[in-house]
Amino acid sequence: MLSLPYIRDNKELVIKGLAVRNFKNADTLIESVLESDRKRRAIQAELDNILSDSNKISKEIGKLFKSGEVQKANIAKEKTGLLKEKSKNLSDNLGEVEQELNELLYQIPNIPHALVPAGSNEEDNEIVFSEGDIPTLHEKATPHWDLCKKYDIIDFELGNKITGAGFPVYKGKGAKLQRALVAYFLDKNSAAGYTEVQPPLLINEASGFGTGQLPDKEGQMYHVGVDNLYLIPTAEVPVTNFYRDVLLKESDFPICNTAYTPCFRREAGSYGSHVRGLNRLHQFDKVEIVRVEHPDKSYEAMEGMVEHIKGILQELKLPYRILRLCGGDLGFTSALTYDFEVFSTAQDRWLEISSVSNFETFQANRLKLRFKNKDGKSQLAHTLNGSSLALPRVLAGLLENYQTEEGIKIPEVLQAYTGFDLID
RNA sequence: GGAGAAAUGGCAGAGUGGUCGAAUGCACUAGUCUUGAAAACUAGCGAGGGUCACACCUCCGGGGGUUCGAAUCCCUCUUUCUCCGCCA
Repeated sequence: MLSLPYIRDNKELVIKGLAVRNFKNADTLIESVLESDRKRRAIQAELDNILSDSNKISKEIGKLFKSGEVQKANIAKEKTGLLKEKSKNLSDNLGEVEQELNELLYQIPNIPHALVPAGSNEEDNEIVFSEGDIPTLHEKATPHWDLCKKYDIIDFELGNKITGAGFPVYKGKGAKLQRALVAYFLDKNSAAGYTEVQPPLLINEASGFGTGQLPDKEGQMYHVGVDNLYLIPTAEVPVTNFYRDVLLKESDFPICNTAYTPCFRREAGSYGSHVRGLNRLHQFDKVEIVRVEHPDKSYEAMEGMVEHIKGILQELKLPYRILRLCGGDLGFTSALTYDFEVFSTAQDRWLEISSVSNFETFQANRLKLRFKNKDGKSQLAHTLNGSSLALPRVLAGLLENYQTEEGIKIPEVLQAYTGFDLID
């Protein structure tokens, strides 16, 4: 959520930024926010004065009782009774206005970075980089869902039976390849300075709120009603929430974590080839990188994350490209996002395998994630995250691009992890 | 799951109805001393709101209540610890 002082001081910038997202009625919304804020401060000031008076009289009463002047004390008590009633009304009022203000603030997405192109949907995303050769496949090459069946490495039907659509069962070399990828990604991330962590897979409401899944987006998460907990949609949620209600020192930066977790998404999916096989799942594995940075360093850090992921894809020898998301496709909480896509030859389409975002202070504001700056003042930190990498589509890309008539080859860097070099 | 105890500033730890936003120690920051460092000494040192800046207000796990007045009393939730039970 945007911070109020920022909106107050940068009204025009905020409205302009929202326009890049095609956000409608931005100026009316911002105006109501500012109006609500004015109201809030006026009530607060009035309440503070009444409480101040009341505090003073209470102290008097204490003194009077001590010196035995009971009558005078009782007269003073009557005064505070009146003040009490007033302050009760005012604080109720304040509560209402604060809630109203918050509800308005929740509606405002993050302000896009200057690099974000205007645009309404994915067609307007900018391709900023591409690399790797698209392989020429043999004549009988097929999409991964057929390969999974042929080599019996991923069983979608068994998953249907056990749970439902979108919950595949990995078998034999498929399971081993999956485990190899997780280990390989974690090792790469560790080598790049990320601290490996294993967070809980269920989160409470406060955590969901901290990273912006709540309120409003609870439909995307599985909810365990009896305990009021949510299954994580990404490791970003628990790991970023490590730093909820935290006041850092400048010397704590940079903070770099990496976590492997299963991810759970309800997202009511459509049907058809776009969501077939591994393309979209309710449960999937992902290795995430999460950073907390000084605001002056966060874009440098983001650049580093992008380079890091490029390195992994180069080692895997997968053809990929990088997109800069346009305003219309940018996530609610993000200021700048780069998507990585791998080309799947057998499906003849690009598959999103990573998304690297800088949230600037948008999450930090909700998280109350701050640091003491050089002036000794508390300042909001920047949060960033990215997939490094999401498993199913990387797997899909590997299976499809590495298929030969003899079987599916394993990229060299993975062979030490799998212990085999061919799935046949 | 049952019984009991507890939750206070970055940490440890006093405080059980009236100058308590809170003693003390450690940590931290600045200074003195020193060739430098350490030690010692001196000073500062929680967070949020509000203000040009003060003033002022709020916060002692969360929420609610009693009272003129709550860190302190009551209710409730959460978490932690000890003992018992169960268990990978």
